[in-house]
Amino acid sequence: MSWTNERVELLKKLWGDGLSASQIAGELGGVTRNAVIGKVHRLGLSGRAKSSSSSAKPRRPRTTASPASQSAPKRPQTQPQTQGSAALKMEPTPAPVAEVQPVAEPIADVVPMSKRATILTLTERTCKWPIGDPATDDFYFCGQVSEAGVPYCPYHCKIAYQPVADRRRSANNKTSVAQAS
DNA sequence: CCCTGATTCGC
DNA sequence: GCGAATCAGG
Repeated sequence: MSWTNERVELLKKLWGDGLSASQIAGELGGVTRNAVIGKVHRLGLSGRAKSSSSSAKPRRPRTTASPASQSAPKRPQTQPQTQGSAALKMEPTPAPVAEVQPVAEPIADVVPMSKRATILTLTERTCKWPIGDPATDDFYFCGQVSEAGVPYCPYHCKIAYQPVADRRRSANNKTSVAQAS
């Protein structure tokens, strides 16, 4: 996957927000944390050297011939992107639904244009459910703000949504985010 | 061990 | 420019 403007912007924002490289990688999907860090440096916004104790590290010669048996756990992108038809027409700010049913649907058409969010307008409390393909310009976030102050919205149930913090732990085993029962 | 970011360097 | 491999450190 390439670094599109959208992805770079998201990278900048998340990095600026203090998220870790692995978390950002998880958000972006399709990239490893190394890729994220590498990009961050190339963009010149690293500036995060905490214990920069000795910045001089004797790099050891790297011969491409390292891994004879190396499995590259590439993490394919796993952003939930449901689409379909649907029947979900709730008001913009509905009362909190106690038990949200796993909806599996129509996200794309559901979010009103005026409520959509870009990476630049997301906050801690907005629903960050990604909609569309991050690799294209047809991409935005749900952006709904719940009454409870949690990043869930009526459109994307909390069962399916996992906060970033929880998500990164399972980055490896990579179960689909939307698969919780 | 887990994680973090930093760096190098083959591609 | 990209990112795996690697390092140094918490």
